[in-house]
Amino acid sequence: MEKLDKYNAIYEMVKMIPKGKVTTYGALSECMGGIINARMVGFAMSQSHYLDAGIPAHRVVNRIGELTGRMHFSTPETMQNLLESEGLKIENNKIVNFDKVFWHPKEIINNL
DNA sequence: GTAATGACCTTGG
DNA sequence: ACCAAGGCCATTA
Repeated sequence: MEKLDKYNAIYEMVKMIPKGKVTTYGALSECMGGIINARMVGFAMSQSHYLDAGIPAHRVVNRIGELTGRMHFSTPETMQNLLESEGLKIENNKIVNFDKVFWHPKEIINNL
């Protein structure tokens, strides 16, 4: 499907996220050049686990660094557990030092 | 084809 | 800082 091509771009981008770093839906959306909006990024993530493409969706959070999509994982603890496993700190379902662990996908495009 | 929903973001009060 | 409303595009019923 051609439409999945956009999702594929998102998945590739998420896979490029370095370990211990996180990004936001809006950053990905903006990085796509507006071909897709942040809402669809989250939708794509929900389909990501269904596709089982090895996509670290736990590294994608909303603009405030809150784990909004943890309920979509196998268990609500999965997302936080994975993030903590990568050295990140979670508190009140939000990423601590979010501005420090924030990674902008544009770096990959600039490094292409 | 229309209406409703969604792992969101921005703006205004 | 928090709450409410509008906008964005795609998927689903």
